[in-house]
Amino acid sequence: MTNTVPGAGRRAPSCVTGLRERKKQRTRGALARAAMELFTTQGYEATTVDAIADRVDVSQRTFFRYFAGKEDAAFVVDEIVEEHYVAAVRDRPAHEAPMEALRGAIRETWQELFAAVHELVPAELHMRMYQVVESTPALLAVRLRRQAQLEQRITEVVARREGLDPRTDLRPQVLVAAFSGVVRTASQAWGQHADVSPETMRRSLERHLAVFGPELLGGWRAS
Amino acid sequence: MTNTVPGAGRRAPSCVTGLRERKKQRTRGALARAAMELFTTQGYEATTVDAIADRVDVSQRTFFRYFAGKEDAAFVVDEIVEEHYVAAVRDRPAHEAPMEALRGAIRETWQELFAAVHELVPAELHMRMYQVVESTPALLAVRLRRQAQLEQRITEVVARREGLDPRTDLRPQVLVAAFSGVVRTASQAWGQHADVSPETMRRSLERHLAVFGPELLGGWRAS
DNA sequence: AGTCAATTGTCAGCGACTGACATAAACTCC
DNA sequence: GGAGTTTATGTCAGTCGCTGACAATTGACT
Repeated sequence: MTNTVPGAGRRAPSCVTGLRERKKQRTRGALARAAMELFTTQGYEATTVDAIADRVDVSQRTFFRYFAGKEDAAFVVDEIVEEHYVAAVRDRPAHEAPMEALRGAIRETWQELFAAVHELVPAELHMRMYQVVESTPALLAVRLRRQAQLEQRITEVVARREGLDPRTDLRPQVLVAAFSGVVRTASQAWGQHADVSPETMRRSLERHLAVFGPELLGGWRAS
Repeated sequence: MTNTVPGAGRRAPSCVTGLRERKKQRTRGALARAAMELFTTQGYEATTVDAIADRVDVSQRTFFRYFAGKEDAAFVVDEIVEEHYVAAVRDRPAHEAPMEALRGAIRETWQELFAAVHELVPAELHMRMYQVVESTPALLAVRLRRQAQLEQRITEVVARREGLDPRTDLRPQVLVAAFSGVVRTASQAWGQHADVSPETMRRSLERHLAVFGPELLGGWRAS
C-alpha cells in the first residue's frame, strides 16, 4: 500500500521487500538525510536541489520523483510524528475525557519522539532541523499547514471516540483547535530555547498545558 | 512612516501626499486588484506574474518592486484586517477579562471587515478571494504563518493589558493561541460554506465561540 | 534467456525571482 | 522656471525550482 513514491506500479505489490523496493527506500532515506544535513548547515534557501541530489549521486530529476518539492524533504520527520500522534489519540482508553485523551496522547508522542525517528536521523540532526523549520518562513508556513490538516484528522478521531458527528457538534473541532494551539506554543517556545533537549521539551509542554484550564477563560485579576 | 514600497528614500517624508507617492499607491492598488481578479477567475497557480503586470501596464520587474512575491499580492486584505484586530484588542475597556476582550475585538473586527476593506476591493471579490486562499495550499500556508505572527502581537497586547510579562506568565500566550485556534475553525467553516456572506460569517463565529467554554475541557458524556 | 514493467538520466522549457544598468520621471533649491 | 539630485521604471541576463518527454538501464517474473 505504501509505495516509496516513484510510479505506483499497477501490479507491483510494493509491500514485500524486493531488491527494487529496498533500493528505493535507501535512496529516499539518503535524499532526506542529505537534505537535512545541508539545510541545517547552510540554511534552507542557500541549499539547492542540485546540491542535495549530487550528494546522493542521483540526478535532480530523480529527487523530484521522490519529493514533490524541495520543502517536502524537510518534513519526513514531521510526517512520522504526525502518524504516531493520530494513533496515540485513537488508542487512548475510551473512558478518558477528550481533553485528557489529547493530553495523554501528546505526552506519549513527544516521549517516544526521538526513539521513533532515531532510525532515520540522529537526534542531534532532528533537533537542529526543528529549529531550521521554525526560523525559515517558507518552511514554517508549510509546517503550520500540515498541523492544520492534522487537526482535521484528530477532530475525526475525537468525534468518533465520543460518538459524535463533527459537522453537527462543533465541540471536537473547537477543542482540538484550541488544544493544538496550546501545543504549538509549547513547541515554539522549546524551539527558541537555547538548550534543545528531550528534557526541556517535556518541561515546556507541561508548563504550557498546566496553564490551559478553566481558570484561563475567566478574569485573572483575582489571582 | 508607511512607505508604499519601492526604495525607502533617505530623505523622502513619504507620509505627505506628493504626486509621486499618490502614483505609487495607485499602481500598488491596481496591481493588488488585478492580481485578485486573476486569482479568483483563473486560480492562483494558473496566474503568472507577467499576466498581472500586463494588466496594469507595468513590467514584471515593477511588480516585484511592490510585492516581495506573487503571494503577497493576495494578502493586502488580510494585512488590513490584522491591523484592525490588533487595534480593537488594544482599545477594549480595561475592566474586561482577557477572554472577553478577545471575543469583543474579533466581533468588532469581523463586523466592520467589509466596510474597512471596501475602498480597496469590492466585497464580492474579497469573499471569493478568501476562499481562493483557503483552497490553495501554497496560500493557505502563508495565511497560517501570518496568523501565527499575529498571535505574537496579540499576546503582547493582552499581556500589557493585564500588566504581565509574557515571558514569565504563560497565560496570555496560551489563551491567545487557544482562542485563535477557535477563531480559525470558525473562519474555515465559513469559507467552506456555500453561501459566503457577512451574515453567515457572523453566525459561524458565534456558533464556534459559544462552544468554547469551561465545559469543553471536561467530560462530555453527561450532556 | 527473454519479456515486461519500473527507475533513472538527459534535455528542453516554463515561471518565479534578482542584480545591474540605463532611462525617464518627479522633487528641490535657487 | 531651469539645473541638479533623487527615485521609480524598463530591459536584460541569469539562477533556481519544477515538469513533460524520450531513451537507456535495471530489476522482476516465467
